[in-house]
Amino acid sequence: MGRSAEDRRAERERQILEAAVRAFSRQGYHHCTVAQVAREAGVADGTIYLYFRGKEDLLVSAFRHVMGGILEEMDRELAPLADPIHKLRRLVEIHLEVMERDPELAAFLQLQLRQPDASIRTAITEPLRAYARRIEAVLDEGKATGVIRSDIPTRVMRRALFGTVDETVSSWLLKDRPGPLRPKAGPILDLILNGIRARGAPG
Amino acid sequence: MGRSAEDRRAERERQILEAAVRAFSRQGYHHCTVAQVAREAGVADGTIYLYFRGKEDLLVSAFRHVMGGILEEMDRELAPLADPIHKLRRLVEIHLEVMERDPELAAFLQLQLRQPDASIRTAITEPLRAYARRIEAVLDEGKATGVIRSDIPTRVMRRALFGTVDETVSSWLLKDRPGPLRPKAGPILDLILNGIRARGAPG
Amino acid sequence: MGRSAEDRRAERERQILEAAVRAFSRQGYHHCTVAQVAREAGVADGTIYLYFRGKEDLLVSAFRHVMGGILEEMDRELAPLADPIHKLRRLVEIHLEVMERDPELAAFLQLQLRQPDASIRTAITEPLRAYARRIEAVLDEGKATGVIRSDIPTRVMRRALFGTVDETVSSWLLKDRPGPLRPKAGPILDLILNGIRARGAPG
Amino acid sequence: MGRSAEDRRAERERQILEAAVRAFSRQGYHHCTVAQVAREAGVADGTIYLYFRGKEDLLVSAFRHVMGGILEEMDRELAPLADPIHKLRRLVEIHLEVMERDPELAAFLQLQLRQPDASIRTAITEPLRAYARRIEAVLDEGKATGVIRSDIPTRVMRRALFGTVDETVSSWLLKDRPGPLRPKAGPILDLILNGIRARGAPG
DNA sequence: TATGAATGAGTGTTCATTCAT
DNA sequence: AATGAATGAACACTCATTCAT
Repeated sequence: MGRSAEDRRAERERQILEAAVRAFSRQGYHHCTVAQVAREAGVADGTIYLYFRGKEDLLVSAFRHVMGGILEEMDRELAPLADPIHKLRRLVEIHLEVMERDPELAAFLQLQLRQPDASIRTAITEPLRAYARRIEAVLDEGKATGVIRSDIPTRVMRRALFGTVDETVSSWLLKDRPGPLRPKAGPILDLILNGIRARGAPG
Repeated sequence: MGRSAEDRRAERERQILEAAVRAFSRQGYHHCTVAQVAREAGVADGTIYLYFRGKEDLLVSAFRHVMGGILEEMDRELAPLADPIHKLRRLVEIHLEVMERDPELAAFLQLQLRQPDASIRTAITEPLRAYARRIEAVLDEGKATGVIRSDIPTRVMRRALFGTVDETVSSWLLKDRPGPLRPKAGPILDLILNGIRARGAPG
Repeated sequence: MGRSAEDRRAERERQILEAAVRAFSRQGYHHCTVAQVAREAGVADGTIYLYFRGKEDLLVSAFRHVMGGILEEMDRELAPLADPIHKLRRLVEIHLEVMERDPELAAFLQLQLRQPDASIRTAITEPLRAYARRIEAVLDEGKATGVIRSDIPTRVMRRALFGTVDETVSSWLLKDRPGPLRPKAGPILDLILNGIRARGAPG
Repeated sequence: MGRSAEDRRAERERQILEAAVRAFSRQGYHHCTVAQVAREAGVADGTIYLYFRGKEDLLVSAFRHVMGGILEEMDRELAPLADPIHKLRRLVEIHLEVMERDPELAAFLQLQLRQPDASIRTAITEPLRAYARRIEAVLDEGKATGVIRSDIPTRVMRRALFGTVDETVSSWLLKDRPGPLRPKAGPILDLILNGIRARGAPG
């Protein structure tokens, strides 16, 4: 069974990555030692280095691992939906659900990952772009269908949508998760779709 | 001349804080040593500790200093405006202008300040709240005047506005400041005010 | 076939030892990992420990292996010679030839082996003594024959001869092997035999 | 007193260098930790790095420091001597005296310094060259005066002289310093000057 | 006030060695 | 016999902070 060795390796890798997410979100990336991640994963310090190049690679890999899961879930959930507006709504809901479901993952994505180190930001860019592309695809679909305005660049819309959701999650986290997060999807969508201007008010 | 001594102290403090903003934004908070801030400020390492409790206090104080200036500018600029919509527009414009005007300050506020350390986040909360209050005050004014919808909580609107602007600045910074930033105020306002839904499309 | 197993073991051992000489001379003993020796030998890391007690034993065994070969060659070459002076000359020539012939072996013997660790020096002593005895035997033979002075202790002579050759090889190696080494045997012998004092000069 | 600060720095540097010589010669360079050098010097670990770039720089600097002292002593002692042969004798005597006088320094120079690391060897080259130049100057003087043979290259002579003395000291050290070292100067000089060939023996 | 030399706790990473398979 | 994944002790170096001057 040649597969067995590969499987064991992948399993071990996952085990370490998930320990890293937990440890980083609890201690904070910079204040978390590699030894703490190892302990959390139940392996020796040196073992980490058999799977990852170093602490930074651990952070970046953990991000990719987590984002991979989220994007997969999104693709699976959005595929059956026809209406771009529905897709948009579901996308926001999933984003909020994921964060609400796993607070440590939320803290990891929302706080620990915002490292100003250039190399980290660079490494993180790609999976973030993948998420951005998902959002923009839905928006473009909406433009094509005629349900979304065509006179605002898609990128601007995407930034507004993502920025709004992101800020919402941040606030929720910093207030120590007061109540459920998912219900906020409704108002957010309403706002993004219809704007904040009162109907009948002047331009 | 009791004032003179106080003035000298305040002056020294400002000198160090502004050196800190430059040094932190260049090197990154965690990779920047206190010695580097001292050198940038033209003082000895030990002198820093006559004005600040430590490195973290330096970061937090620098933020307060910078935010103080920005809020002051906003208050001064918004005061003469009557229309809440105009105020909103000017607020976004000032936010973008400040970032565009001083790239080091932008990097500081946008990247270096996003430290996941709990104590830092806590210390930073207050000035951020002050900014949030400014935004919400304008929104509430608009609700009162009838130009802003009343059926969406003000906090939700504030998060959308701030999140959108914040995400816009982040993207701009990470793309190494491609072109001017201020013109993005128009589309952002349009979007936030009117939403992305095509007119005449179903709810 | 009991021999076959023993032979295979000896063969494996030799294979590892020669890989060790190459790896150590290239990377330097301290900077060379056991894993690198294993890779060079084409065996797994753990296999090394089936043949040697550890890294240090590997170094010492490699030295013994190499010195064994050299001493064997010397014995074979010197045996047929009658004149002690001729033997001395051949001995120096062989020393220089061996170094010239195999640069990796030279680097190993001349540089990597000079480890200051007490245990290594102790372990290395014995084969070095064997070499010293070869030299002293020839010198004593010369004294007996009357071609070598008897008023200088043999040990002193041996140290002068070995020290001179050793220093010559060291210089040559550190200058990255500029030209052939063997021709230096002539002047060395001349000097050791006749001294540097000008003939007819006062004592 | 502006000198005072510089003096204190030089003093501190010397204090650390001499601690390094002691610690390295006792533990062996690779088995000696920077912390041990610091303790030996009576300073904190970090202090070492205010004076030296790192452990390797410490080794190299210690060598330069020690060699500087020895060369100074040699120059002072050889200057008044007129006869090149006397100079040669004195040179060998000083070499042996220095080693005998300070066994830790001897172990340092003779064992610890023979590190195969390329960067160390390179850094050590220069002071060694200075010593070589001293020896060759005396030999050339002897050639000019006519007391030293002219038909053997000076470099060959220098290598023989240095190699012989070096090997003598090494043997003495490895035998744990059996008796005085300086008396060995006589036989060594005799051998180098007059050779080992019995008078009247055929070429 | 200001200095900057000195401190020493803290940590990412390596690698010789072991042992279950 | 052979493997190579796992171990964990060991260590050079950094840097926030202090304090004698």
